[in-house]
Amino acid sequence: MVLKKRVDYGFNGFRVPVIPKAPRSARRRVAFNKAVEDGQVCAIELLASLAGQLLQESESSASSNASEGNHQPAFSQGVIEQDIQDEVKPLKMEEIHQGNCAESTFKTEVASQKSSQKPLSHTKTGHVSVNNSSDCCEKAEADVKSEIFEWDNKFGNYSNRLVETREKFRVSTHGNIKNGFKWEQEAGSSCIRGSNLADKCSLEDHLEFASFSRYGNGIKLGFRDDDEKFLRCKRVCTKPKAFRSPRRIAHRRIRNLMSSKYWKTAPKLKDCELSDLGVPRYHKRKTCYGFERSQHNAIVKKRKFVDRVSGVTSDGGFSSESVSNSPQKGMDADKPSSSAKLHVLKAKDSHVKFSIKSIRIPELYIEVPETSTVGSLKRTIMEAVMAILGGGAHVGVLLQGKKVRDDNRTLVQTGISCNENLDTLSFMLEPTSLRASPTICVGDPSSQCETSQPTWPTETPVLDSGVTDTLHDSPLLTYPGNLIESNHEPTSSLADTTVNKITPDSRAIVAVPATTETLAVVPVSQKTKRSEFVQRRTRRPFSVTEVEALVHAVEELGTGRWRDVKLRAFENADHRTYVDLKDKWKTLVHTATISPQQRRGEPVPQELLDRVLAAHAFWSQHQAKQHGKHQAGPGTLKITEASAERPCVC
DNA sequence: TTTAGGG
DNA sequence: CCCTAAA
Repeated sequence: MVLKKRVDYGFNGFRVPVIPKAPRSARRRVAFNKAVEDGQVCAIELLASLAGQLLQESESSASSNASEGNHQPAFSQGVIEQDIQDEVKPLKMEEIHQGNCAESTFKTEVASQKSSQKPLSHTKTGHVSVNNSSDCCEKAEADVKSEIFEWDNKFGNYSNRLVETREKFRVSTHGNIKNGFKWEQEAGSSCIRGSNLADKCSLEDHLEFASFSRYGNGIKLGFRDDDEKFLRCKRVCTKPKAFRSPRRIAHRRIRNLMSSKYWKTAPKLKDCELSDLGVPRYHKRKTCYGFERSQHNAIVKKRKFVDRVSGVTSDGGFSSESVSNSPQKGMDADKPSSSAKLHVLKAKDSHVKFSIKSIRIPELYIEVPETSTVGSLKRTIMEAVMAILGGGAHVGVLLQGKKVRDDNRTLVQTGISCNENLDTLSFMLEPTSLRASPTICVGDPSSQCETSQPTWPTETPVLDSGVTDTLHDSPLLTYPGNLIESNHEPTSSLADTTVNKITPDSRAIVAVPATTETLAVVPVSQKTKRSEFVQRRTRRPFSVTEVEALVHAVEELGTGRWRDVKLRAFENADHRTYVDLKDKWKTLVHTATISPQQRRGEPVPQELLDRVLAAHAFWSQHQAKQHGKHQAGPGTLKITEASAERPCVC
């Protein structure tokens, strides 16, 4: 019996499931009403619910205001509309990317230099209202705060209940916000929305860009908080539980999809060998290959690096070019002063800074025996993660849903310095080998049980073909749409689910299920090429001391007993396997043979090299003799030879 | 699992 | 260091 569990390993913590599927308006109302009824209202929930209503009201009022030439409202309107648009997207994104193998959320912070004016935040907060209650835990507190401000200014007097909740929430989040994020205003920054807007933003804006996907434009994802926040938020949010099931369901679907065997898509794979993805073999070795303790540190560092790329703040890295090409062009043009400002900023510092809050590790597919301990499960997961971070993955960049493939283009050329593009920019981790190996692999439960090997579930080739591109994310269609707790039997097919939830412009997604089925998938034997994800062990040159020990051991034991040599001289050196020792001896012999000028690395004392040659000659001869005599036992031979001909100096 | 060798 | 055929 095997316990299988797919693990979404995100450094940012857990992924919070997503939401209801009812029409937006309906969702809003339901969430709101229910919340009130239950008396268990999450602040966000209230805000969210109310937001919908407010937005609707604002929409109509704003439009009338606009016609009247009311400036302030006009601006507001813009914001609102933006919010409304965004409102829907997160959902789509979640639908699509829940489970994406590579997804990151990053944030670009932009601050205005002017803080004296009306603190109208244009933080994109629309998705709050969409996500309803379910998403509150996922919601960035920073965002929440911004939102609160917005409500303060625009609708603060709308509801007592709201105010009440708001206050509560503020208390519970404010401190954290400061600690966890850059909240203070930063000088030298410009508003990302365009210069004229810059004049109006006061608070630092936390523009949250969620990554996005190749499927959508400017789609924003919910903020992925780290564990700590998740928990903290959880206290505020009273009902996080109910939202776990969708995820599970999705997982299950995925699993079903993948579990049949190892698959590969026939069309592209004829000449490719299957790689058993992400199955580090080293961990099977007694000597702990791959990530030995010492290496752990390095890996952990990587993790930290990935996990918290800090210091973000886009302080106006917009080139005039990007500005002129932007939708805000008109606005900018009308405001010479603003343009000048941008220009100055650019001249001063045309950097684009990113704050990558977290990069999610691609989904892992882990399988361990039911009897495994939690500890071993943890280790297994850790191994997998490390294997990925240790070199098995590279970072992909997506802009407006498209993969940016040309590594040589500049950010400006690519459009990454362009503010409006930033919200469609995302980073993702993907297996390095995919580029070379267009193989789709899916873990086979039966074949992996005994090894506890973590794998990347289904990876797809990064190809130009639309089909494969689509496929790339197919395993990630962990659409957690249904809130209904499912027992264990998925009621609908993945395809159905997908199709139902996908929006028209997400064509690629819709194709997924079909593609998956259409492609001639053929089971592939597990026994094939090793995964290219397996990290090569870090090089560890032998020290003179080690060489000494090795030479000494070989002098005594000979060149055919590497295991014994290992035991005798490197017992505690886990990172030195007998194969390593054998290899080292080989190179030592070679080194001793060549001229000193040709040698590289840390010089080995000539004395040692001499001994190497002597021992090598001796044991070679010994071997020959043994071979010649053929009948003499090794033990006997060894003793006699040792006393007489051994080159050992001691 | 080890050895022995090629890559 | 890796990969593997052989033992």
